[in-house]
Amino acid sequence: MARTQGSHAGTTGPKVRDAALRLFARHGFAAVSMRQIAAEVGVQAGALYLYTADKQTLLFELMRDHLHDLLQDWTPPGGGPLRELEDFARHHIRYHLDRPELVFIAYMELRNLSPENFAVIEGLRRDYENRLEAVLRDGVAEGVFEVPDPKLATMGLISMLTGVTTWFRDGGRLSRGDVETIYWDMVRKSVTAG
Amino acid sequence: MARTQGSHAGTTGPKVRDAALRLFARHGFAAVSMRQIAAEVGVQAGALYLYTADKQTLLFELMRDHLHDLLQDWTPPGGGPLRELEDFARHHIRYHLDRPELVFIAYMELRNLSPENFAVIEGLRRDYENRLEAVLRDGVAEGVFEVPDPKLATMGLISMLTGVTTWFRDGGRLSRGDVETIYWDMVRKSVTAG
DNA sequence: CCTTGAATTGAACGCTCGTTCAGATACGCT
DNA sequence: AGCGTATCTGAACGAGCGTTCAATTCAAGG
Repeated sequence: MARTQGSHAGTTGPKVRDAALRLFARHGFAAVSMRQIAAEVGVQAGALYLYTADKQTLLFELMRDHLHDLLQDWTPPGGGPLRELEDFARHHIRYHLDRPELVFIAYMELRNLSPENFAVIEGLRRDYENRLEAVLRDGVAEGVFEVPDPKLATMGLISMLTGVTTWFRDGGRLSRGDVETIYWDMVRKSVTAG
Repeated sequence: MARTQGSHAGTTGPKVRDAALRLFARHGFAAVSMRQIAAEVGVQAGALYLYTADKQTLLFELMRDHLHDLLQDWTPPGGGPLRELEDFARHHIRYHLDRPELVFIAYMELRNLSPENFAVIEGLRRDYENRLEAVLRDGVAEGVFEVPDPKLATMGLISMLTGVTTWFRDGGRLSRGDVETIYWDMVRKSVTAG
């Protein structure tokens, strides 16, 4: 039997996954060949098919497992909407800064998914958005937040927070903690009365 | 002489540009062949080279002209930082909602640019960011804004505002004007005292 | 109708692509 | 040592890639 490398939650072996992750993030799914991935693993192209069904599945499993992990990373901690929103914002930033390559792929390669795979990924993403939206709605109901449209605010906040991956670099002017705190401050002000 | 189609600011004819724009936005630069672009124009592949130097140039000119237009679309209108920030936010949203395909390409295809072309595009993008940053710095200097790090705030706001293209659809629950106003409200609150 | 030059075709070049598979190799066990 | 199985190679398949260019078609002016 092949496929003995095991994997996170799919059928693709971890060595192949990691190589694909690096290359897809750097050059893009469509620009990376199976032969390049094989070379990165240190194997001939044919051997990849012992560890993954095909190229499309490789991409899908990277994205699916990423979103699965993201959803597992955060559940509402209680303590009121304000505290939950801060927790969400800080977790989101941490999680995304820890996995810039996966984040990049999950945003950029959506259109390279087959329709069925796309539907799955889109659903997972919506689940995540809905969690933030629920926090915002709770806050509005409790009078803590002043948000005319929670769905729009959700999209705006997630865009803002996720954008951190496009410019943040370790060792720069600001630490991760600085960034977390400053972003949280902007988030808080943007959804409370002003 | 060929290349008689003329063009916006480059050497590529408009029919070819528009076809490439549509296809690159839908399927991605690397996944679209010159033959597909030619078919969209209604011509054989060889004829494309009368209207563009090569595929890389096609992508570069789309992005360069897009950013050039974006920079021309807005200059500080005066009237104080708050008024300027509102003007910026509204222009940014309008401009991006009017050109979702170009915006998409300009964000997604950066890594498919040659190093020299990438440097040009990155410079134009930084010029745009610097304009917003200048407004924020002015506002801090005048005591209108409360922003601990104008550069970070710039990146956060642009991410948030640009993200509108990922979910907004005409004919949906909110009009463009609604979206503009709600986003502006979030932007304003996030950079003023709270 | 004929000429002239621009516009376009269609074939070709050398190359890479994802995927398959028969055969070779390496490894664990007795 | 020898067997059985897991792992991997290397060649092959048909297809598509960006780009070039000789040859052809087209449009307009005389």
